[in-house]
Amino acid sequence: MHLNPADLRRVSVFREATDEDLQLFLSQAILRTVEEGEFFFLQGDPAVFFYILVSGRAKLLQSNAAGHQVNLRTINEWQMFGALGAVKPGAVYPATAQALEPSTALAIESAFLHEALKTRPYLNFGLMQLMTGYIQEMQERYRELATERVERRIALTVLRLASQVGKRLAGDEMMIELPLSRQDVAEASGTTMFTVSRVLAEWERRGLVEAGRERVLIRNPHGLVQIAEGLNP
Amino acid sequence: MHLNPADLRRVSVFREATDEDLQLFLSQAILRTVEEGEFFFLQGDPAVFFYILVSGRAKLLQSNAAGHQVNLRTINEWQMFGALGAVKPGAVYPATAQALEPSTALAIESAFLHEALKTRPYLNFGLMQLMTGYIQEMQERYRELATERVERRIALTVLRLASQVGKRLAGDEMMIELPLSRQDVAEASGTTMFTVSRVLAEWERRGLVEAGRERVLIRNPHGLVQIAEGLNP
DNA sequence: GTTCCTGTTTGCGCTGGCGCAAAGAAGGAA
DNA sequence: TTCCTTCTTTGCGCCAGCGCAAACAGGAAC
Repeated sequence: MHLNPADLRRVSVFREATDEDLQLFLSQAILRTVEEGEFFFLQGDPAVFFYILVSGRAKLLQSNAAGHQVNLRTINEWQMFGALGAVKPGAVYPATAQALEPSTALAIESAFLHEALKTRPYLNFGLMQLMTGYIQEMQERYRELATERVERRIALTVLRLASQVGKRLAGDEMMIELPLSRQDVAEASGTTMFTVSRVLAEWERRGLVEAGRERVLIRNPHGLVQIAEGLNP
Repeated sequence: MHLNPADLRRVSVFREATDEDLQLFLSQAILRTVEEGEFFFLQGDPAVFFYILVSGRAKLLQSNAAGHQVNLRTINEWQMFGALGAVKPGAVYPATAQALEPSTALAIESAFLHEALKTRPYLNFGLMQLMTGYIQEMQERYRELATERVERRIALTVLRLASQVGKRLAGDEMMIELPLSRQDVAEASGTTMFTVSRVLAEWERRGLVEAGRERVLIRNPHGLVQIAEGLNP
């Protein structure tokens, strides 16, 4: 794989970086490729590296002692992940990063980023903006989980996932494709595979989505938004 | 109220600040006092100020369209809150801050912090450490809400609240007092007042806690930890 | 084509926890 | 002291959603 510094500018944190800085980070990077289902890192591992996804898709998940797991976030190309370790030296990853498809990522030592932060205000702001975004998303999702019913939560989740990892279908701009299994959606919305399956089946009957194997196709985003907003109970 | 710069050093973000910086921030601060139940700011307001609680207690909460609300975090003396707005100029508060008791806070313009961040790496690190802490706590709580049963969630919540706002009882170091109503605990653990009341009554029968009006006294923290860890089903 | 694997659907029964309503208790005010 | 407000408890009924089990189906490999 050929990477040039300008590619790095697609990473939100590096948007305002100088060419020299990009070159510097790239020179520190190792390319890691993992197969579908494999892990970039596990919850609890020392956070030695942070990553930038170059190709493929991955998810960040957390699991409890009983093995029950929840999806925290889906990672797309040119997104940074595992960067919390750069803030506190000696930290461990608070979540697991697993590839949803064969994926490649740049791995750079957290300590390197930590040093760089000391002299580059733009990096600080970029990273903080990322963090505030996560905080707000997690707060919202927490509230949804605590206060909304499943159907609405699933609608909110599918819409969120669509905006994060959805691909608009060539030919029809309104249709969005999601490469996610029922289980994935269940873990992202805090419910079970069975319930997701039933809800999607009902939506399919109403013509809102098309539900395939490890795939959800949104036919009518507006209808989903109505459910998400509780206008269509 | 008399405040001197050294007091500000009790704020985690200012731990490594110079005396001049503390003086500078203090000179920018306005003192705001609010009564119990009143608000420092509301969800959706422009985030013009960030706050440092000087005395009293407050909570950060979010509510949905139907008015159903969840507690995101409890704020203690010398904690900073409402600071997300300093990162993105023009942002709004993503949550509401409400006083649990008569409280006083320093209010400083977000824009001032924003400027200060550009030239003071220690502030950046401090703020980022705070943020990573929130992210991790929210991720944990989200997972708990998605995967754990109520009793366990309530135990985890009570323990978390104890570590954040609990007061050790003079005389018996093991006993911790929480000045929170059933409703508060319900909103912090994602359940209803009724369920919290029933669970606390059962714990009281077992001698784990003493439940009073707007008050929970933990008699046996270790027993609660067992429930929280699922060892005592 | 056939086989196998893995993900999905659906019927069914069950129960955890919600939420109303009404009574009870703890403070504060007067 | 009594009254009033606010918080808490508890009985009761109910149902959303869970979770098992078994059948079903899409896709890859051969």
